[in-house]
Amino acid sequence: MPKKRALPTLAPRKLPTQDRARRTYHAILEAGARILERQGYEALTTNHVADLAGVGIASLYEYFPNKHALVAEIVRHVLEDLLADLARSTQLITTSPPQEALEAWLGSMYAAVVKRRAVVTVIVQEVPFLWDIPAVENARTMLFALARSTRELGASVGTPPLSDAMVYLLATMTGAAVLEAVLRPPAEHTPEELIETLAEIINRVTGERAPTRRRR
Amino acid sequence: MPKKRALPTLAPRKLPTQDRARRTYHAILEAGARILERQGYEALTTNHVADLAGVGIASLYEYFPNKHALVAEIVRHVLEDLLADLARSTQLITTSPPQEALEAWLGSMYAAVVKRRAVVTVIVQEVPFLWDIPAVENARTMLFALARSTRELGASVGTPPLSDAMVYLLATMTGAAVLEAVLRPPAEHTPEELIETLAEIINRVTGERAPTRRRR
DNA sequence: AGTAGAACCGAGCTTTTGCTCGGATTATGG
DNA sequence: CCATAATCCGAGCAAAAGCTCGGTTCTACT
Repeated sequence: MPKKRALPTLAPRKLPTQDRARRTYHAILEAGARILERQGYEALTTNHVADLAGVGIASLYEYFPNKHALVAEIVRHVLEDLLADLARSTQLITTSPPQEALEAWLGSMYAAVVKRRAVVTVIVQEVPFLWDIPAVENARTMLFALARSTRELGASVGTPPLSDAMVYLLATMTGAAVLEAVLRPPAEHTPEELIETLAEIINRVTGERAPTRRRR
Repeated sequence: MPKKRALPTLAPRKLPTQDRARRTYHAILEAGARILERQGYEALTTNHVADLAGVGIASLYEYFPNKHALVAEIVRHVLEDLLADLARSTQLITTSPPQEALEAWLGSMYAAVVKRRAVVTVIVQEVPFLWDIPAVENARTMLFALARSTRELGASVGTPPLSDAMVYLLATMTGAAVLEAVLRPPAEHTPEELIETLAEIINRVTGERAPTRRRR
């Protein structure tokens, strides 16, 4: 009888309260992230992390009950960083024509991911329990909410409303496209070209259009 | 000095020539696939695979020089199966209106992936060296070629031609959407609804449209 | 029937892994 | 300044990993 797939606790055992401890804690996460991006998930052993962080292995287990919890926390931090970047540059976008605003936003999303290319690559492609990390689920929900909110924004501009399914698909597809463009950049297209084209695609889907042949 | 990320050989050591050997070979691959889909990549140990296949561990190493090669071969087979399915159902699609043909094609792509949902999930999300497997690169290229070929087909129908970047993006986005819909099906939408909407999206991008406000 | 080579095998080696133990060291606050 | 709690530590254990060794068994072919 093969044992089922069960996950250990993903939450940290405790958070550091003293200053020295906070530095240790961060050193561990930092070291972990570095190993992830430089050598991949398989090379991320707890001993290795502790070594690189310059702390004893037991100190690592002071804070993290197991390896999975450590990884989950690293992922959470990277994601937090990423979203913060995104939120920051979103605020800066003030150009009025929606077409240009969209392109600018896509550009900053692209930039945000590029900045962490190495870690993101490993996280997305190698962490086995990625989608069991609460922070990931949360980010997903947030992004969908954002997408849905832009729908009403579009409606106020006068473009026809989009079905919920369409918003869902558009959001996932856009996310996937940006990720793909960063992780496996096609040799024959520059990032700028891709961003611009992506904006054009979204525009064609959401914008006003000629009456199509009635379907069905 | 941390050792760099280097991959061992991914090709099988040798192929079976006798009948008995062919059965062994297949039993190994079969067992590997089952473990993958039922317990995930981390549970796929060479000993475990040999056990489940009912062969000695040394027999496994007769054919595969190392664990990675075994995994690569499993992936190759799954992919082959999938593409075969897809090609088969592609041929069957004969309905003339491009809109319905598109929807039918997306449907069969969806079905093909669903049929192997469990393995595909693990392969896509957990195999660390997935994109170093030649067969994967090949499949990618093939699909892009297919997408590019439909462009000319579209042109013959009279719709405006698509830029190369647009075809690339459309292809990746479509693939990602289908994969996403299968791996993490949203509770609020049925597969049929998603397929239909996806077809509609592609249609809006590729179809004829009203003159938009000039960009830039 | 006999032999060469293909196929099979499992005990067990080497290495590495995640993690604990028992205790030393450092900070806090009364 | 002292006691209590927080923090740090590394040797090393138990388990499991990938893979080899030396050999037996089976198949094909003359």
